[in-house]
Amino acid sequence: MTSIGGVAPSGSSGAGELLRLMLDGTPRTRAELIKMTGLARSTVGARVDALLAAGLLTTSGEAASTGGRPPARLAFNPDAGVVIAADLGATHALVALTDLRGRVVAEKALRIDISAGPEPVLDRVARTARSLLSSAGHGREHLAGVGIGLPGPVEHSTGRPVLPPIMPGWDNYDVPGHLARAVGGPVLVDNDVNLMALGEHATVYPHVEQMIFVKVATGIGAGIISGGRLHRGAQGAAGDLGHVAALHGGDTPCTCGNVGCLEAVASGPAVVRALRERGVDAGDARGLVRLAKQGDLEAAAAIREAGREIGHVLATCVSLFNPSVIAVGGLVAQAAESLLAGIREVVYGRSLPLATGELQIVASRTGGHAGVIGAATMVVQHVLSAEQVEHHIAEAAAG
Amino acid sequence: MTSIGGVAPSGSSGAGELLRLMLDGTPRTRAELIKMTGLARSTVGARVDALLAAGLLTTSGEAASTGGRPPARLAFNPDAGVVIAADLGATHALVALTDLRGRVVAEKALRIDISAGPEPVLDRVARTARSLLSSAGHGREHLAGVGIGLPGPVEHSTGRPVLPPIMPGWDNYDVPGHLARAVGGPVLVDNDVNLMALGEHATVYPHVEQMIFVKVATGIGAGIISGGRLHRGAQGAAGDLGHVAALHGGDTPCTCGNVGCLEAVASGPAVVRALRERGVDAGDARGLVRLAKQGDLEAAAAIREAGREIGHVLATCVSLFNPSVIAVGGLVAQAAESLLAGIREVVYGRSLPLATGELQIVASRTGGHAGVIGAATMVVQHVLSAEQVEHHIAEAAAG
DNA sequence: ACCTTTTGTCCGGCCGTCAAGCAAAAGTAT
DNA sequence: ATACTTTTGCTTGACGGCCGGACAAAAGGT
Repeated sequence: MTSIGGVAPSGSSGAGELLRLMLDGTPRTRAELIKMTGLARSTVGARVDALLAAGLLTTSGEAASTGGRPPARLAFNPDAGVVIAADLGATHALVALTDLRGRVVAEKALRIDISAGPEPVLDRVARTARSLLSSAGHGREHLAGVGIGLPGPVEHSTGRPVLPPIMPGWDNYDVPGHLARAVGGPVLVDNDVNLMALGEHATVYPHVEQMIFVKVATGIGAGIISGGRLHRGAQGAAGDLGHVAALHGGDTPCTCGNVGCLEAVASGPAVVRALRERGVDAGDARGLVRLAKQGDLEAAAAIREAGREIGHVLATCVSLFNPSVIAVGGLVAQAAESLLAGIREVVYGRSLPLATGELQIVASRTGGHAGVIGAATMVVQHVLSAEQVEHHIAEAAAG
Repeated sequence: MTSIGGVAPSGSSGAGELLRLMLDGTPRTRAELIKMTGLARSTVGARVDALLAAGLLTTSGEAASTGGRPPARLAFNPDAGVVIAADLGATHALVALTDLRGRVVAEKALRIDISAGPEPVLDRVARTARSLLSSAGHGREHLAGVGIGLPGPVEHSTGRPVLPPIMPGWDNYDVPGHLARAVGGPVLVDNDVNLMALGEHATVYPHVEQMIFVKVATGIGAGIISGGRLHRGAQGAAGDLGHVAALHGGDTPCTCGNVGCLEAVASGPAVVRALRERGVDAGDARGLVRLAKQGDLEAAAAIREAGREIGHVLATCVSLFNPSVIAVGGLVAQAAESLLAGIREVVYGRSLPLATGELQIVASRTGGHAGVIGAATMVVQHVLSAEQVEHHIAEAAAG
């Protein structure tokens, strides 16, 4: 620190840890914070002041008085900044503006062609992001960061895709560099399914330590939360369930070149194909879901059968990983009853009681927004980490 | 702290973090520690003094002089205390005395009957532990702690077994309480396979972040290291691969009551049974390994076939988890060539290149001692955690 | 004998925290 | 209206950890 002389009264450091306690969104009084942290009253007061000055905390009404002056409630201020979150698929992209809680404020869906390569795609995402920012009246100074999910393996530490099978031209491309120039802020990148897991965990199951998020759409993938943190694996390739051998995979050819993969028998297109062989033309995966929701028995049965295939693989995952929650999302999971029925049938029948005793198998509650919420969550967790908050406060005090 | 007045010069706190740097066993000079930590020379000096006084560091010779006084090398002192480590199986137990590096100093194998219930078994373990301690000339004051591995699921935070299938009478028994009274020290308990994973990781692959240890013996189980830390799962039931459905499990009955489990076709007893059907009587798993080591082709083929079955399950695990290392241990893994060949054949053939690109599938290097080494590692990691070390130093300074 | 480098020792100062006290604010109880 | 309670803001002295510098001793090279 340049020895400017400390305009801040004292105690700006350590404020980040205090803020962490407030990130659950629950308003608390100063007295409650003193009890929770064990810090002295003066210390808590100073830190609260710093966070209030930085805009990260706000006073939100008063609590009930117990005879004297009513205590002031302090709450995390999710409007201290905004986040650009993007979820890219093979043909569609969703770009959203969120607050610091990860709540979507505004969004725009794009049709893209991921195989056109990184520059044109990222440029369109960046233009959309800038327009979302300006429409909402936010300048760059409000932008806390940019998070983006890509449909392939990503080395999270560098933000570069690693040998992505469906993203020609993206291998090892410097995604953060491009977006930082075009939009601004710190840019974080990860695999889309990882982000769905992160978003579902942060918003719906914040206290669950072990969970698996399964995406069933054009592909099949999983995001893993181990010990409350995202498990990315050694090469960022964890959760790639799509090309595991399915129990009844036989020699059904898969896009990966192998045969019998789970994706070849239980993905959206695979179910559509199976249905067509039975004489029902659903068109595409969207049509399949529509049919199932309309009560078409053939479609429901086909989806349930896909659920069973996925269930066989998940049964192994449950035994290996012992999660408390399996959340199922992705386009096909919009026909949740059938898919979940198939999955539950096999998982509960095939795993040991100890592992399934407290296991919940549920549909994703973040719906189609899981990806962008996860991307926003990733950015928020980074920006609101203790160190980042201290930096922010120190700069605010200096400037 | 009682305001005695601080006999220690200053800087006793924070010494734990400095010790952590030394736990890799590499000797370092004070100058190197200053560079690594970024602390002031006076601070490092004070902390080193505290650790030397506590016996946790020792001077180990001098480094080469660069013209002036040669720098003194400081090294972690693994003889600052001893650990009792025990690995209990269904019929055998190994009790060991180790140093703070987890190296076995003395050990004793016992024949036990785990189904006799916790009291008689733990009493024998405790007697053996006390005799190992006294034979080595150590009193209770040298005992840093006790670590014990049990062949079933354990709630690690309480040290109590949870519905163990093969340990009648042990459910929810207070193992740490019993051993603390009978032997002393802090007592830590975990599943035996978890401890093998911990031991293999700490001693052979300390810098690997993601790995799986697979034990193939009477049962089949896995211990998982995620992000450098043991993944125990929601109910402490993670890694239970034994009762996953095997690809060619058919309706082979399993001890768990289900059919087609991996354990029913690829465990030691299962291979012995398969071999007997081919007219070769190996006796038990030990005999099987002996045959295979003598070059018996039938035995080798049967073990390799078991390896393939295990490989099919591990292929799913690799896709889900993306580890850098799979270490295979347990009795059957003593016929490592055949077992590994079968596992590798399937895993490398069945997983995506990205996940297998840097994946090593190797035999355990800790051999039959994996369990006790892991138990010792667990105790050492607890006792030498930053907080514990600070406590230790504070008490030493006070007394 | 002189130089270099490492180490031990000491001390003043900075910074974050604590504990305590006082005063103001904003309610409740009488 | 008055007294009491409780919360909060503000200040101050004290303490402990760490920094950075100064000095001397130790131990080896030139």
